[in-house]
Amino acid sequence: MHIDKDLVAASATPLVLAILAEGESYGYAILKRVRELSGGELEWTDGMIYPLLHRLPRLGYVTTEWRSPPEGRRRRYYAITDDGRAALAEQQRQWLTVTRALGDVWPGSGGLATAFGEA
Amino acid sequence: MHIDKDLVAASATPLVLAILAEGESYGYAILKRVRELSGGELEWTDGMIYPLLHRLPRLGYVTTEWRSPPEGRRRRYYAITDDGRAALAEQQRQWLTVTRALGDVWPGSGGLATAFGEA
DNA sequence: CGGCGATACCTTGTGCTACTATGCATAACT
DNA sequence: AGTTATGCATAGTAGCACAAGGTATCGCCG
Repeated sequence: MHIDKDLVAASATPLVLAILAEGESYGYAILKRVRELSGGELEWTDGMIYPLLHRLPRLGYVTTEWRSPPEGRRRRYYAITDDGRAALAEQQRQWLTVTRALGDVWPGSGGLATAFGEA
Repeated sequence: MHIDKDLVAASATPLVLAILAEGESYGYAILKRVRELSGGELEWTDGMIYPLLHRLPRLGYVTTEWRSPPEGRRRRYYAITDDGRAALAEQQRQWLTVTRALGDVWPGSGGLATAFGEA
């Protein structure tokens, strides 16, 4: 199965910000974390994630720097900022709003919105 | 406040299909129903909904016909098909998948996915 | 040492599509 | 008679996703 394009687009930024909120990370690792979180159903390619990662510093949501560890390849690490955390919280609220609206009309789902943040 | 473009795009089709699953309807009424459901936070314009409504019959998700009631303007009514209900169920599953992935990393949300369909 | 798969990052070109703006038309209210 | 609400539709552009291709290092296996 594969997830609808629009749904992938809508979840991309919040997912990455949420992963970075767990701790700083880098492109390749984020990619694998996303696969792991979705049980393999969200399959981004690296070509898809880098443009997103380049946008985040411009928006002020993350800081970034190269790291050259004693062993292994050099990596570009990203760390979330306060603005990034605020943006994450805002996106969280928007998802709640939309999810609540969907839950109200969804057939056979007794108000899924309760699960989001107000349980 | 206004909802992020990508999130609006991702929710548009499932929302309309869910509304039509409640009973047949037409463009203008669907527009108002969406505003009502979201408490005014999702503000589609009519220019945004009609291209979507035109796509649905092509996908086989709805049937459509003009109605000219004894009083009032003529309207184009849409009714969901079995294929449409199947598509709605599929989208529901995709939302659950993505919501579960988000819930797993979401800060301060103890697994929002439980709310969706598996409570 | 030779080769290959995994790790790691980046860019470009194009094809699709969403949204703004605009237009048309009728009904209802004042 | 004028204005607002109802109701449907499209065109043009501006923006973006995505596949494909490019660079480079590391570790393993024979």
